[in-house]
Amino acid sequence: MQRGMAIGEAARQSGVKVPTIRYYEEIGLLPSLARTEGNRRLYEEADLRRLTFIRHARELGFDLNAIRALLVLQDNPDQCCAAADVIAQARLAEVERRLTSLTALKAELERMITGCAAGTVADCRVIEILADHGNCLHHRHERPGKTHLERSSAAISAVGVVT
Amino acid sequence: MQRGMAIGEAARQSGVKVPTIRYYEEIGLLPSLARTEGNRRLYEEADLRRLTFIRHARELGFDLNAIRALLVLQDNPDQCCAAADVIAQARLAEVERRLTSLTALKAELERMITGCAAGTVADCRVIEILADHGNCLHHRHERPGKTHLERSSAAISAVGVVT
DNA sequence: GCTACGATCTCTAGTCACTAGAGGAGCAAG
DNA sequence: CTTGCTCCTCTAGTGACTAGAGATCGTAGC
Repeated sequence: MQRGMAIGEAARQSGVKVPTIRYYEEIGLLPSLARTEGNRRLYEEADLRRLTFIRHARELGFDLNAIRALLVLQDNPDQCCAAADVIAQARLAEVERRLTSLTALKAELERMITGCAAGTVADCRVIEILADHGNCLHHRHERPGKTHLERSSAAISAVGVVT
Repeated sequence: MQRGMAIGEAARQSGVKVPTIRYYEEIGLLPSLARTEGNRRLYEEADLRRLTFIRHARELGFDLNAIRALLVLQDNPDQCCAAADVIAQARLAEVERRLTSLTALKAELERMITGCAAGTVADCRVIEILADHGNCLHHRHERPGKTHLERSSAAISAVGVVT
């Protein structure tokens, strides 16, 4: 009964999968760990807490860079926590933006679907709306001018995909 | 003034970036195109329509596989459009799931942030909530049992990340 | 001690939907 | 002819993992 647990046990207790734990170590989110003589990783309580912290932050949608920053803060408890606040605020803003987009999307999808009379594709509202901008309520894309003379020099923005 | 336009013009008119257009061709979303003598791609109105269709579907969050299916349907207007309906319904369900998750997330983030008194990290609500499951209202993760005797054989689910 | 079996190790490659960049060729204007 | 733009192909990188190969470790049963 030596100190520390194996990676499988750490996975079970933290809820993070084994390959993901190794991945986190590889990219430096976890410190390099003690190993057994047989080269197996050994996890202590502190590592477990760190893993749980990461998992929780991931569930809230923080990306690994943000989490890296949050972990640095956690490691230095005397610092001012404004930085953590900034990160969380940014995340909240992002979530709010997503919510707005998704709400609009939902309306558009519902409009597509309720309009579909289950006939042939030729009459299908779903296909039709996708094909024809004129039918679309979507705010993001005004169709570029039809005349080739018009030199709309606006930067072509990346298609704003909302997953 | 030959028939068809160059890729840059197609990008401008469809709102899809040049490299993305080439990528779509590579993966077979666009048919292989006519070329000029100098090996440049030539785009016709039909290609433009197809590109716009794809862009619009992407904006609604359909993945490229779904779009591939939708394009096949569009190419066969005599078929029954039920398949299109199924795809759109699936997308709507996904959007609704996301909305639910994000709404919960928003509440949790707000709770974190309003609790933060801008002191040191040691007292920081943001860090604290991330570190300690006890403070978390989040539904998804019950902490696995603390005793090592407990053999919770439940599959370790992937961390459900909501972006 | 031997064997079987599971857990673990490293390493590579694949996912999705692009994006970035190198290095070269076509093409029109000055 | 040169300048400058667009276009070509090809490779590699992104984020956050996931999947799989092939080797090794550790332990339980015989």
